[in-house]
Amino acid sequence: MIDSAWASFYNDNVMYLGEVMIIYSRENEISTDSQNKRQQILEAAYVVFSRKGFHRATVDEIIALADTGKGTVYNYFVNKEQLFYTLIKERSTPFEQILSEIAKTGLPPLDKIRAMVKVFLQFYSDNADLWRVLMHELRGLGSEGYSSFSEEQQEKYQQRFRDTIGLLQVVFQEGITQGVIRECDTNRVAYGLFSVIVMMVFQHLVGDDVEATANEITSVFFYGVGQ
Amino acid sequence: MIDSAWASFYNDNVMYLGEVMIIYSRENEISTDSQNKRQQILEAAYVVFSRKGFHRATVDEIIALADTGKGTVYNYFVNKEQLFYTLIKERSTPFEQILSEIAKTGLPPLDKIRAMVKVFLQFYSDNADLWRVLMHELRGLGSEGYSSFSEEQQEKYQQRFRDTIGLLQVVFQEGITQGVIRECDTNRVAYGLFSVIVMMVFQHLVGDDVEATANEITSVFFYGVGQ
Amino acid sequence: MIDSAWASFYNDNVMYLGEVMIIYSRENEISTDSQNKRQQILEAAYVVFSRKGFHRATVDEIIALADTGKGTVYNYFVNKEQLFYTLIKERSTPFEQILSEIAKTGLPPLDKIRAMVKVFLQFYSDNADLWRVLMHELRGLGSEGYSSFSEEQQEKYQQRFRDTIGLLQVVFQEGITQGVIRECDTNRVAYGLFSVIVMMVFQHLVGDDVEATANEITSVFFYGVGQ
Amino acid sequence: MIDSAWASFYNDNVMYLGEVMIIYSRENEISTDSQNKRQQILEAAYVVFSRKGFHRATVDEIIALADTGKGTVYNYFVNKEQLFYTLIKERSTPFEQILSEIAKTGLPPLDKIRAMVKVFLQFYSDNADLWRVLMHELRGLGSEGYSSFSEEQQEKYQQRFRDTIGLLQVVFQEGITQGVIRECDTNRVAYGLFSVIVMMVFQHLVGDDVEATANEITSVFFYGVGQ
DNA sequence: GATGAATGAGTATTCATTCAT
DNA sequence: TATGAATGAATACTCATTCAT
Repeated sequence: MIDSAWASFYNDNVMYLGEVMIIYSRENEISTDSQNKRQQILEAAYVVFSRKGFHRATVDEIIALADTGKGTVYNYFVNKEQLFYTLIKERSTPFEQILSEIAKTGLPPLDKIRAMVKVFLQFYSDNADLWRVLMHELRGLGSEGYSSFSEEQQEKYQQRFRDTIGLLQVVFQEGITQGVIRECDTNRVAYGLFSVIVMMVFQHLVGDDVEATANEITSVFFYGVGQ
Repeated sequence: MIDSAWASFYNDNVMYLGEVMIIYSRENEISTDSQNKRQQILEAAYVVFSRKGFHRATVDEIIALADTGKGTVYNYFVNKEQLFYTLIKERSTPFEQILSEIAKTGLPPLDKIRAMVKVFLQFYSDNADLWRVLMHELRGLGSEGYSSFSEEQQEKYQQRFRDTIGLLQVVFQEGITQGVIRECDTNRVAYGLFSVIVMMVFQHLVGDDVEATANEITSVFFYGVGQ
Repeated sequence: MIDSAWASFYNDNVMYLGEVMIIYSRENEISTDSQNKRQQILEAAYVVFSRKGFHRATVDEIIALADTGKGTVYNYFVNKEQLFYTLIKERSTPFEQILSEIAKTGLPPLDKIRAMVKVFLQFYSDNADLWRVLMHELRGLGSEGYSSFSEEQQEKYQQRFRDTIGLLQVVFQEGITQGVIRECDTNRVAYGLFSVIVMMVFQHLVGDDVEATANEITSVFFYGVGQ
Repeated sequence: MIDSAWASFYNDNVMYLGEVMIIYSRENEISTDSQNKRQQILEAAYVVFSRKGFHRATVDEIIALADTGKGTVYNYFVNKEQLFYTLIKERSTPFEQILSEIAKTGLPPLDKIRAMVKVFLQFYSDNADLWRVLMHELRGLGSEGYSSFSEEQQEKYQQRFRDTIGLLQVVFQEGITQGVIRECDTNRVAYGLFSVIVMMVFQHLVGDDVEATANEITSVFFYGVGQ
């Protein structure tokens, strides 16, 4: 069975797509001693932001957890906002890299989508709390702005999302070209698929078997729920 | 054509589903003189909350627009949070009523779903700004809480959403029973459909012809994008 | 003797120039009950600013002395800077009015200057502490700005000083026209006279007899220290 | 003409008063290699303090300009305050020496004053920015202290000013004794003259021809503006 | 019922100084 | 000597809510 053949494996640095091994590097992987405090702060920030959200997370709480002085935070990060952004960037970069790798393989479009959905589910499940916070802040898109983030920063995040969803869209287009997907508005479909993934994660509807959930989502998108 | 037969019409108080007219009442519809101030406040609050979000909307701005005193707000509403809730409740009640009415009709499940999707799209499009704000605040679900809302209040909102999505789920179940929809996790599917609707609205992917968009969404859900 | 004829009297509201009585009004003179807190804050601010300077004066200290809440300060004044400005404005307005009145009288230029110098000495002696603070902040004139004040606010203050010194200049010009003062750069002379007045006050070189000091300063300016 | 005979010349190390050449030494003039960093820091500090004032000048900015490490600053100077003081002291010492030399010459008092006024004007014009900053900080004299300087440090500066102005006072007294200046409060007159000099410099009222301005100031002080 | 003056809790950021290497 | 990572004290301002009139 093709489906079962996809015994892929995912961790922070390597991902197997069948026999194809995709390796990706992480920024700041090597923590020199001088980067010690920086890492402590990032880890503490991850915890506090995840728990409290951006606005209600206080720098005081972060430094208490990081066991560092307040000034140290500002030696490494220009402000609270950029500290949060660093957290997001460092985590999403390898994720975006994998998605991009998958999109570039020669796999059939349906298999690509299935693989990508799985990566999405896995990544958002792993980082649910922090991404929930991020999306919370990004809801202000287009409105006069009720986010805690600056306009420029928001735009950066939005662009990351657009790029990521764009990867899905390209594969859908590929499917149409190859005749395995019917003519449709690929932008809408990509956003639709993305929204379902996010909803499954945030509503805790992803089972322990991520692959099964990915297959189900993909299946509904391809074949519908109709009999 | 059955589809084209669905020339439904929607306004604040009446909705036509083909020939069936569904009438629903609104709370506080009759503004006695003494309810005058209350209405002015609600209307001003709608504008300010929609524009600024919950956190950044100030009571000062609301009373300036409502042309009333600050104390008056607290005569009618226990606090800013409950003022917001009242706004949501008054607007969603008729909407939920219509959905409920549709669910109760004897229409085939697929037609029900299609009609419901259309009502969803129409309602969220009409109230996009305020509901964006609401959903912004509800992202905190489950976490220690980074919402501006109290736990209790959040639960109330969540319950409304669950009930509404539950209506979709029931119809999916109906479809399975009637053999027009294949076996699936109706809860997941209902949430999936809901998430797509919301995403389309908030990403401005709903065209001028709401019915067409509703049909497209429904179509993908039933028949998939596969060839 | 003309000099001794100048038995002028100065208090907050009335000034006698020989037989001529000059009356001037003060803003906010009538403290209604509702202006009570405002006055308390202004009085406390006067004390704290005089004692600590602008930068080192804290709002906390002001409210402690005014026996009021922090928010109340911000109900009456947009910020600390504008609170300070209000203090200066309310005090300098009557002072500037008197100077202006003197400049408009038909007195001989030398007598005008003498009278004005006296008013200057009296006013700056009465308000030495606060004006020392003001001038402290204004020293940044022209430089990239090391004042605590905003550019706009600084310009307002500077303009007040320029206008005031301008009154002296006009009288000097008058004296030249009338042939009692020799041709000279009236701008420089006016600034020179002003600087001497300020220096006398801030170095505590003004004796108890303000009139005598005024006469001495005027005398040196008119006749020099030469034998 | 005696006046025109005073073709004095002023630079950092030598000053000519007519035929009399006054030479003065500078501290730390010889920069050994080990004094290299110290000089770099002083020069950078001069620039930054002049531009930003004492409070807004940061050690970070100074070390960036001096191309040195932060700790190095504290190897040579106990703190920011003493760094500033060193700057002032090194620059004012030769200036005070010249004034002192002039005061000691056998010139007539009026000529001495005229020469001293010129030196004052020249020196403060050359160092306007830094001295503006110094005087900015010294305004706190006598008050609880709103200066960035410590009480002790302020007293040191004040003493320098007092000593310098004292030189003027001595010459005035000399003039009185010699009968060329009328009886007057020499302390007040010296401070008055000093204040005029400073005001002229800071208000940019000193023309290109410093000597002419010096003559004009002296002239007004001796003969008055009266006709 | 309507009003609005009074209140105070809550928080990000800067920068001089230290001290281990 | 030279360095620079780590530190923490210090402070203005907003805005929902109350309550006396």
